[in-house]
Amino acid sequence: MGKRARTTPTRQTTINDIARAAGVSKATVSRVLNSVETVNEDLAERVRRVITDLGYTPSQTARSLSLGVSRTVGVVVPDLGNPMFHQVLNGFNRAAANDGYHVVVADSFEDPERESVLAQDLRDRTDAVALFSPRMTRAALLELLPRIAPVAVFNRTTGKNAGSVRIDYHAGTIMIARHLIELGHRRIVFLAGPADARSNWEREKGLVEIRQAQPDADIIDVACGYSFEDGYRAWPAVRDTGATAVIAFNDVVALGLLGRLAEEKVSVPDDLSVAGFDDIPFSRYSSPSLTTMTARLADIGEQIWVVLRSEMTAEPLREPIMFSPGLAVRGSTKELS
Amino acid sequence: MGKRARTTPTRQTTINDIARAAGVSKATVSRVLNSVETVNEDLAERVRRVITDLGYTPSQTARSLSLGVSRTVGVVVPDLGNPMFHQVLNGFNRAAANDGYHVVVADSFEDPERESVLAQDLRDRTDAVALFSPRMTRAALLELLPRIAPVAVFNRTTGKNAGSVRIDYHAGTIMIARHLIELGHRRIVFLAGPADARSNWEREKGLVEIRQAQPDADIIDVACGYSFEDGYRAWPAVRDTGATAVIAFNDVVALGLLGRLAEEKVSVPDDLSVAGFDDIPFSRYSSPSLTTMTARLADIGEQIWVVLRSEMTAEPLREPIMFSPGLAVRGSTKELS
DNA sequence: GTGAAAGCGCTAACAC
DNA sequence: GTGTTAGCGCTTTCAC
Repeated sequence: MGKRARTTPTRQTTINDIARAAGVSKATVSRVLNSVETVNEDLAERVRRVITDLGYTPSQTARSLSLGVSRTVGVVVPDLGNPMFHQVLNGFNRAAANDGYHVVVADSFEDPERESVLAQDLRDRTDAVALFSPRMTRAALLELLPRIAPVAVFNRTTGKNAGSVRIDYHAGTIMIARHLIELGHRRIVFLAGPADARSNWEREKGLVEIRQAQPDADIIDVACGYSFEDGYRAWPAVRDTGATAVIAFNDVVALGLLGRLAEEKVSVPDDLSVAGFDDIPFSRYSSPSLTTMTARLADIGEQIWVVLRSEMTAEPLREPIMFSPGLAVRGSTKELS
Repeated sequence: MGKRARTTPTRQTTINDIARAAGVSKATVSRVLNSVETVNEDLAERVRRVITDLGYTPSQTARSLSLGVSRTVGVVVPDLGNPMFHQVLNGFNRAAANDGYHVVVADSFEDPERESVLAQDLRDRTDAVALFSPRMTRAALLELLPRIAPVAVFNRTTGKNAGSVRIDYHAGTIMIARHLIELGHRRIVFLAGPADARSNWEREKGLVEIRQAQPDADIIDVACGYSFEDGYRAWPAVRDTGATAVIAFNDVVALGLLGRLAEEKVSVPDDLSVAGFDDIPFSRYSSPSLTTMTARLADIGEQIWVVLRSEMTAEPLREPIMFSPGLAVRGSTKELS
């Protein structure tokens, strides 16, 4: 007797209380809750009354344990401060909610070590997880994937060990570079992102191709970063190159640079053309508006959800999904005068 | 015999598997997992080995049910597309993660009806919930609060029925208006937000005070909205008033207007001064940079977490926390010439 | 120090 | 159609 793990009850009202008050078994209450048709209508009505009278709502934790499913998924993001991820997350969340799923978000704060732990932890309390632009090594990723399946990955290749959705930064980079070259620019700076970031590496690869195809164009790498401040601070280095155009690692960096240029009385696009990546909402409204690689971020978020949902089925679609970027030519780029 | 609710197991490895493989009881495994000191070191080591060998991680769902606590909280947000909420959410998430809590977010898409349902649902699977700028009526809010406690509310009064954190938009509005009046402006447009939004109402109240204190200043209400597009489209209406300064409902609206003004060749701040609310990151980097009410959004998110955490204790701090805004005077406002 | 077993709040198979 | 009961995977009391 008296062998109980915990004395204090968790919830004030449980299915047992409802059953007792309605004078039925908890099985019947459960049936009513899940609208099983075979319940006698009078009984059902009585149970419903008691439920509303007592203001009862079932514990989703208990339900999850019993069902083996929580209708919740996790997302690991490297930097919740980046508007790009906000957009993708927004689309993902919207699509998930639409299918009756909840999403719990974990920020790894750009720490590759933390990603695996967070992913595992999330997986232990949800039905699946999505990894947004994981920073971990490929080896770590391939080791992690099978452990936390079902899983979908954004912006990394998975070798069909998981569903994946990617933005074709390689093609995007080429688009932007060609655009500037067509405008007559021959001395172009690339403000590079974090050296270890996969997506930066893809941009660099695109530039290598451009350099080969257009030997007369001089594309200069300048180490920069991914934040506003990084773009803001990059100006002196850019100026020293004597370039007439800049390709920034992303829109945030481009906008940071734009802010600095306004202070320095450097006219964009008259004195300098500037382009970015991602088409975050603000890029359309900056002055001048920003020429950028567009990527329909919310749609991508939605697509990641579709892939993740498919991972939760018997036969997931492992074919990598590649989003071809577009080019939004706006006010910040102009023909070389 | 054979009376089982579900045949297929949820997890591939459970605490039972570990116990069996290590030749101990699951109580011992549990002790090792939770680093209870009283376990024999040799046994503990054996258990640990089995755990890593089998790559076992405990089900957090089962753990939550048993403990009666999930170390997860929910947040209901009216619009995940608004950068303002991103900032607050970011601060909140950071602080929560720091205390070992997870956060699951639900977007109500500006639908007041949905807020209550989402809040209750979230509460049924977490330890507490935070309501960000709930749009529901006060009656609905007061009815909901006790049902979902522990709960914290952002930007609404709760009458001490829950912890609350607010931004003093009333004071902020007065600051901005005074700033413009001191610069000599006497004809000022207020681009109003959603009519039913509490925070818009507070701004209006501030303006009423200003109108009394400064009878010579003409402050004109122009219905607008809360989005980029709303600000962008507001230009004709603003022009028709002949105002020399604009107070936008928030930074997003202000930036939308700024974008339009650049297209229309209206010079800011020479022809028109513009100010906003919230100090979202982009406002610092727009051209011109935006004069705005600053609110340290990430700090506020952190504070909401502190309040929510206190709600989870025996004696919560119900004293409403009011954040006094500051004024960041930047490039978009200027003395009337 | 360790194990047996009750309990967290549900669901669903089975018996009646 | 309804109730009884085993079970989801953990934690913790109690007895040894």
